[in-house]
Amino acid sequence: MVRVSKAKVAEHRSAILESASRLFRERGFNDVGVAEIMQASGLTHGAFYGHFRSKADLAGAACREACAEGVDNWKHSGDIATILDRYLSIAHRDNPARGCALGAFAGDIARQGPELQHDYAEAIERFRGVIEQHLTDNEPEVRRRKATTILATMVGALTMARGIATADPALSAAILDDVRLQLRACFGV
Amino acid sequence: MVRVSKAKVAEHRSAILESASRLFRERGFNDVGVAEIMQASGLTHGAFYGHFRSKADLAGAACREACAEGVDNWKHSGDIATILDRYLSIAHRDNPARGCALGAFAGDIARQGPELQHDYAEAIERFRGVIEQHLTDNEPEVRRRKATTILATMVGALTMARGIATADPALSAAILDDVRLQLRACFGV
DNA sequence: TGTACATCAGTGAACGCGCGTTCACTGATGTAC
DNA sequence: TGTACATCAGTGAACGCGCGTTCACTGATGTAC
Repeated sequence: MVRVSKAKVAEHRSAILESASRLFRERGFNDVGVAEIMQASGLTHGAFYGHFRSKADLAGAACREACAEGVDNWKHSGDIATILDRYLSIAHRDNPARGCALGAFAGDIARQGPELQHDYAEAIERFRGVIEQHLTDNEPEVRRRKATTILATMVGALTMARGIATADPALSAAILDDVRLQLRACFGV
Repeated sequence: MVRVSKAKVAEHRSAILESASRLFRERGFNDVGVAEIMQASGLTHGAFYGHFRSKADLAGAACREACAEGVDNWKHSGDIATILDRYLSIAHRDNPARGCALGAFAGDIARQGPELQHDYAEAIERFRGVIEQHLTDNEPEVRRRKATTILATMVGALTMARGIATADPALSAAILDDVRLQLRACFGV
């Protein structure tokens, strides 16, 4: 196959972004190669550099997309209790490819460039904003502090639960359960 | 140089383990090479396979050591307020090489083998036990639940703060501060 | 509208580099007598 | 205790593989007339 219509080019770019967003969340930036992403997108790896300048360039775009998509996703999730139940579920733990980018990239982001970190920081603030809207405290500072803590707790619990899911499934599930119950108790939801 | 006394051999092995423990915590398992670890230990990379069977073997040993050393470290840290202050400090954020292995490896551990995950799970339980000892609730289940949540929150906050330390130092510091204050408020310490 | 031609997205082979791993060699250590 | 020899930790070069990146080539797309 050779030259392709402009519509197809745009489709291909989207497909690459989506594959990358999934695979990067699932296995991290380091453990996924350009060839694998291109194969998952139905193309050969040579075509990659017609769409992105480098793998790092793609990582930035994929991270940005995953972060943006993620927050929209949780914004329409109902109240805090529902967010907690979904975020701290076995299903979310076992499906990082479709899950929250803040959780999926938490460990990787420190080793990436400033642009990626900046996108990640923006995603933190937006997700915190989503949580904050459900809090009823009068002081905005208190709402921010509580929302930050809820987010940090969810990310920490999800990351730890994922880390030991294979080796110690009982402890992994117990972490999700304990944290969900305790957050509800702490914040009255 | 060639053959070396048995005492020196043991010293070299310790040096490799310590370098690996530091470098892996600082930059993850993937981004640190055997050659760099050996150089940091004052040896050439060819000597590596006299001490460990493979890089994965070293990763296991280094992770185990870092986890064990870490928990001992926090055990003698005083009350929970002191643990929180130390764990959620700028100094700890900026020095992962000497910091908590649970935080440093949080993002990497899910992609490692079952043995590593098992060691990590044990470290979680031991660190949770340290926190639990400072809680005064009567019900053991409540103490466990609270301790798990405190640990997850510390790990999540530290991981996120590290992730954006370069790109958004203000938000990074605010996360540590907010979470420290909120945890104190929630658990009365 | 139809035709001729330039453009350029994708192909697949190849390049180059880094890194984990191996190996022939060296000569001090540790041992056997 | 002293001597001769086998062992073996470390050296540094080399291997092999994977992966990011490049490139000559192809032929359908899009354009100019």
